[in-house]
Amino acid sequence: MRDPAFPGTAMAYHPFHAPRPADFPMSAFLAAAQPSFFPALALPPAALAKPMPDPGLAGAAEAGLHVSALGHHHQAAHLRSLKSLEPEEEVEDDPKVTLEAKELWDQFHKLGTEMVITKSGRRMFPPFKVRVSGLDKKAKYILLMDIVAADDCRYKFHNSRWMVAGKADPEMPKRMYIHPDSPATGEQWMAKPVAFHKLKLTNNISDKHGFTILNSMHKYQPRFHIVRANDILKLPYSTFRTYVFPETDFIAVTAYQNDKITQLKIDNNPFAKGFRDTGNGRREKRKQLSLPSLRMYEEPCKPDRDGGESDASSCEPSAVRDALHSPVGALPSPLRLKGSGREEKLGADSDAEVEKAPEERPVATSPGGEDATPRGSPRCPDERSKERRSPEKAKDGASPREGPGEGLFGTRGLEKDKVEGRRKEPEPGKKDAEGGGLGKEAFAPLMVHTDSPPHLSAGHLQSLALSGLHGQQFFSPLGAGQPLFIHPGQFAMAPGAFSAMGMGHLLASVTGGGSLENGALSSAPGTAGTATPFPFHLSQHMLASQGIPMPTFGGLFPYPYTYMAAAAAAASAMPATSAAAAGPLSRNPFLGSSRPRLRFSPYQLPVTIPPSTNLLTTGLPASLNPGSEGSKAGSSRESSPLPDVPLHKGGSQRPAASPKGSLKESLNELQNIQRLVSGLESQRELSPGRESPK
Amino acid sequence: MRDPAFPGTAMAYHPFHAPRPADFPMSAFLAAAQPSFFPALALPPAALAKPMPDPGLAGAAEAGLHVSALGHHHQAAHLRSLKSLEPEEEVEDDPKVTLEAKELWDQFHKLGTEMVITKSGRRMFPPFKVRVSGLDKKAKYILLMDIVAADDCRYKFHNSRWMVAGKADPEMPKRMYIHPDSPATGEQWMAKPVAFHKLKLTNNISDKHGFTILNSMHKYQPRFHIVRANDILKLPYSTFRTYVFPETDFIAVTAYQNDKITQLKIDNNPFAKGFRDTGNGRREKRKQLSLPSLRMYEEPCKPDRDGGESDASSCEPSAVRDALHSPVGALPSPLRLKGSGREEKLGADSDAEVEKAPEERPVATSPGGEDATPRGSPRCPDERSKERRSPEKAKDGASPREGPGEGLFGTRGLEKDKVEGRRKEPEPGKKDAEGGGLGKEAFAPLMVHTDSPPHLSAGHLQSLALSGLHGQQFFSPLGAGQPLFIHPGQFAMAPGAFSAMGMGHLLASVTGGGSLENGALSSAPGTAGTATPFPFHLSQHMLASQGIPMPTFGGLFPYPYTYMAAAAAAASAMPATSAAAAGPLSRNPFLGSSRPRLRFSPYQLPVTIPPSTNLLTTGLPASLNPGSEGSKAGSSRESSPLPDVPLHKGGSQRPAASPKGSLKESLNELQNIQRLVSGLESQRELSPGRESPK
DNA sequence: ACCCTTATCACCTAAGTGCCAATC
DNA sequence: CCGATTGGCACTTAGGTGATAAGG
Repeated sequence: MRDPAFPGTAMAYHPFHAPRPADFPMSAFLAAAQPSFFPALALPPAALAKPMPDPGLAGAAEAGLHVSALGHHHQAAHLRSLKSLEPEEEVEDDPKVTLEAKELWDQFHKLGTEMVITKSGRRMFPPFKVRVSGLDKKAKYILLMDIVAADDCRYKFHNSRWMVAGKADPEMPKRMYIHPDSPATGEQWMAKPVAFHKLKLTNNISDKHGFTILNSMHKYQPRFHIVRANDILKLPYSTFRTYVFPETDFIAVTAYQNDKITQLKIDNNPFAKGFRDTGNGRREKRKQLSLPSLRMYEEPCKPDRDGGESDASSCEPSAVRDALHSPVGALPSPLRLKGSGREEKLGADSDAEVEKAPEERPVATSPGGEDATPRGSPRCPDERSKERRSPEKAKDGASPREGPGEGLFGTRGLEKDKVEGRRKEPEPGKKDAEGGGLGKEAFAPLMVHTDSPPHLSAGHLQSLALSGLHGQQFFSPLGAGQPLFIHPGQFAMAPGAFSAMGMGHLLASVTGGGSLENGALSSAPGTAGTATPFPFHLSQHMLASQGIPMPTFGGLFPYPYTYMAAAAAAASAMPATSAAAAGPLSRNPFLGSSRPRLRFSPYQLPVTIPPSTNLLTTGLPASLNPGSEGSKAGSSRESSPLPDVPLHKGGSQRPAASPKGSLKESLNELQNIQRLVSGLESQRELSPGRESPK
Repeated sequence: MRDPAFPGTAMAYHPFHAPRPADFPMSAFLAAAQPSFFPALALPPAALAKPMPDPGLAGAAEAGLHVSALGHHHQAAHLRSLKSLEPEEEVEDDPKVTLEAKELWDQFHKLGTEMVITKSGRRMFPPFKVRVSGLDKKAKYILLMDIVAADDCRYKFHNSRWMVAGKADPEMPKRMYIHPDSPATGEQWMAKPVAFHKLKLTNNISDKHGFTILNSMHKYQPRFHIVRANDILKLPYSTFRTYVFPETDFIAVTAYQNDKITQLKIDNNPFAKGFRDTGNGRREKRKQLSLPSLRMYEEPCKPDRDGGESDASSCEPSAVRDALHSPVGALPSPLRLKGSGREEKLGADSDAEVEKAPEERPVATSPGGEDATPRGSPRCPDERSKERRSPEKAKDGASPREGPGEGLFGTRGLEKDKVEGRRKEPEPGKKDAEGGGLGKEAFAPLMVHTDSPPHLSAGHLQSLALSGLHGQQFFSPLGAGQPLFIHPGQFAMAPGAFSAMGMGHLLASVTGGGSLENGALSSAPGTAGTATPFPFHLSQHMLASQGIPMPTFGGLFPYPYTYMAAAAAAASAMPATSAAAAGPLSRNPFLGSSRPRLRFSPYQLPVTIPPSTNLLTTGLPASLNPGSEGSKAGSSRESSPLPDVPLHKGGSQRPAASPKGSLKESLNELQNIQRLVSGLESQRELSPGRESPK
């Protein structure tokens, strides 16, 4: 919808023949990037809509099996996976993604979703689960998800509402969580909802399990990605189709702030059943704490579960549950006053892609009551925000958001690329329960898809290249049936330029011990437009400051440091818009031969190829991280959840887990630079145990 | 030790240049095969000790990444995985494998280990866990395990001892369980013990979870395999190094027969803690049932755990536990009278490799007291055994075993290939607690390794080729962090010939629903030497009778049925010894170009290439089986254990789960044929949920 | 009767949850 | 003193164990 030239169907942008900037206007690329990266958004990506088969790839064999002599089509489809490097010329897909349990998410969203983060790692509660359709049945896909900062604000829950409490703290590198079933055929993925419950959140910056490290009291936005690739090794060369569900954003907390959220969790999370007011007598404390005042609407108690004897608080729970099960879900959202952020100021830094954002997406409902939580805007008021916003403590959506851009990138700028009708609840006028001020656009019912060409956001690109920096010990020692993590290293650069090159990027195995943590810092998506050159050496420094090992360039991909540095330098010199023009190259430095060919194109100099063997072959399953830890008799593969994780073992430059405080400080320096680049998220690695819990 | 010409170090036999029989005397191949396949055992495998690089493979790329232009060695090592087809010329490994918790295993072994099998699947209790060393740190390996019949006898527990109760029932196809972390680097594997606790045993012939189906009251031998391969797709072309730990053999039961075993389980399995006589008052029933009489030795009670107030039975438990933790382990094994089987009759069918067996390995201690459990012999007395043995009800080891051959294959014939000193307890004269008659050789302390060239046993070969028969729906829909299964189809043929070709072979994904169950029947390792031609069409029929779908030749590998049939016919015409000579070809029909090249050598006709895409690409993670089931809203990936498994969904010829009885009968027919081939085990597929238990 | 199998059960481990008091 | 964080707690789900009784 946003851009008519932008086919709603996700026509993958294929990074073939990189040296053909003309074919890759970058529009697609930028679409999914930060708000500030949308200047070229209007460019017709049609040129790239159809993947171009790479003539030089036909003969390559995958996994040692080669069947080039066969005819294609049905048989070919089945054999597709056999041909590793063969371009998916014939693959025709148009992925549709819907969020599972949308109703429940909406319930939380209306109240301002909170996710507890703990040292030991915490799952997300409304489980992030999506249903995918429209994939090529036989083609292989890798599905991933990550969680990025939604803005650059720090929040505090005051007077029963969330308020901005200053500028965001530096973000730790974010991990790209590869669904453990990856790669799998479209048919397999579409068979049933794809869940990401194994992804855990933590506030432990020294986490060695591969969990996603978040800052407490900061807002985050989960993202889902679809990549058509039959091997994880190809991720760096592949097209990412990103989908963002605004209703899944949340504020990370170490302890629940909003009692209503707590109640919602208790009422819907089976593991918290013990805290439900089932009338069995136990658990009554929290019950009435603050709910009476906070709960706005009185829903007819539905004693459908746990008997019926429920007190005031028990009523809501059942309602919530119903919402989860009912097709329409969402009763007139309880206590959801006008959100803030409605009056986004499109001015200044948000480039040129903002115009629609305000319309399409109601800037996310504000968390607290009707408070002014900068949901939809990526940028936060910094410290000044406090001044400006402090007054709005009352309850109107007042001066909610100054951030003109959308959320990280999907939250705002991309949302229309593909608006899939959610199952229901699409009624735009769905009460005013939503964000008051933002009520204008049907917020919840609209699903934002950052797929189509735009998927190659800066953040993505980051995670596509530079992996060469890592590579050493991607796989953690624990490896039992766990997912992989990609660590798109963060490299602050000229907006879009360097970052677009895909610097930084880590693939880590499932289990804990992964060591290789590369990529640089995470990015604060909010600010953009301000091009701040970010010399490569700086990024290296950043990595080091984070305790992220800078392998002797033992990354996965044959991407020489030197090249990247040069590119970065060049990119840094380019204006934001020019960065877009440099698209093809920026996007993926490996595009030289277009496919993962490895025919050593100019961009694929075999120089300084990293030693890491981990990511190579198959990928996922091979997620054991021996390195440090040595042979710990205690835990054995397949039974170790992820306790004994060496992290950083192999990396020589790894300063050892840096203390939280100091690290934060060092990160702060870069934070500023990163903010300017927007959309850049760094990644880490490691991973939880692959197999079963024990 | 067995054969001086046989390097103890596992020099992998590389199936390169198949058409060079001279280089592959088959000796190595047969070493790991059935006892009856050892005629050529003495042949010096030295010729193949060093893997030969395949000149035609250097240019192939793996997983789309190719870095042939780089120098090798350290850097090369790291990049090795990048070169998919590149031969591991430079890989120098000498795998050493030790069984974890050997002391505990010994405790059980002395009593006659029993493993409960249930419809829903049961884990093995002494967990099968091994510690691996000597691997190439950077090379990638796939680790597997399977459980094969130890002999062809049926047992019964009578008068507190195990006795042969006739000929074995037909075996269901056995699954090759691929460790879920596969493939992983040697470094990763060596980092910590490799556990296989996810492998479950069942007696449900219709199992759709991919569990290993065993016959109750039959004896089995777990085996461990190391394959240097960076992709599961290469398994068929790779060298298997097999390790057998005689002390891990067991008799499958639906209910424990020997109370001492029960007690040992209770005392050591944390999940059975509730049944321990902790003096807390509860659980006292079983306590004295039959233990007083059965338990021979009185061990000084060690009230170290669970307080000290233990009754007679509680004493032993603690002792057992100690054994598990103590380095030396094993106190003078309690109540372990002379075993039987000592007097193996090397005559008749056991070819020419038996001479040493009796020396090295004490024919496994007999299960019951000093009873005559045919531990070490693969063959059982058939029905006649009953007559012969019925009198021995008393308690002497009397007419224990008539089986001359070794256990399946590792139990006897291969044991010396590599005798690794176990951690301790190597004292040969370790009391007579062991099997009485067998006491001669130090049984327990010797670890049998069927590695070295011999690993390519008939059973293995089976699982290496014919995979083309399957392929359709290898991966199950559930796919969460689960292991893969290889189903080496069973094809009774001339001893070694057809079977050696590697017919039948299935790779299944983790989760339940996998459908493709191919391969034929399982093999009864015992009997051999008698060459019984097994027309391919027969095997097909078998498959069908088992409810195993015969995909429209939609297997994984380009191996036309016709070819196989022809080869089978040819092979069947060959004498056992000649089969050995045909080695290179028999071993792996795909050897044409030696490596997984797929350059369509004469043996790799691209004809009738199967459509299955599942196994292709990466392998493990992509273990979702969409096909049937459609999109079941209920279970979602990553959270579905393996309940809703479609099994056979795609396969059109799948007769639907055949009733236990009828199936058995049909299998019986083939059983006879299979017995003659020995060492052949068929495989199935499917798999449990990959990720968490959820 | 005997032998074996099956389903159910109580009891246990492992791990996800919010609560709460203590701590920073 | 407050805000945020932490660790222990009780409670939950999920699933592994052998016991037991019933069934074949």
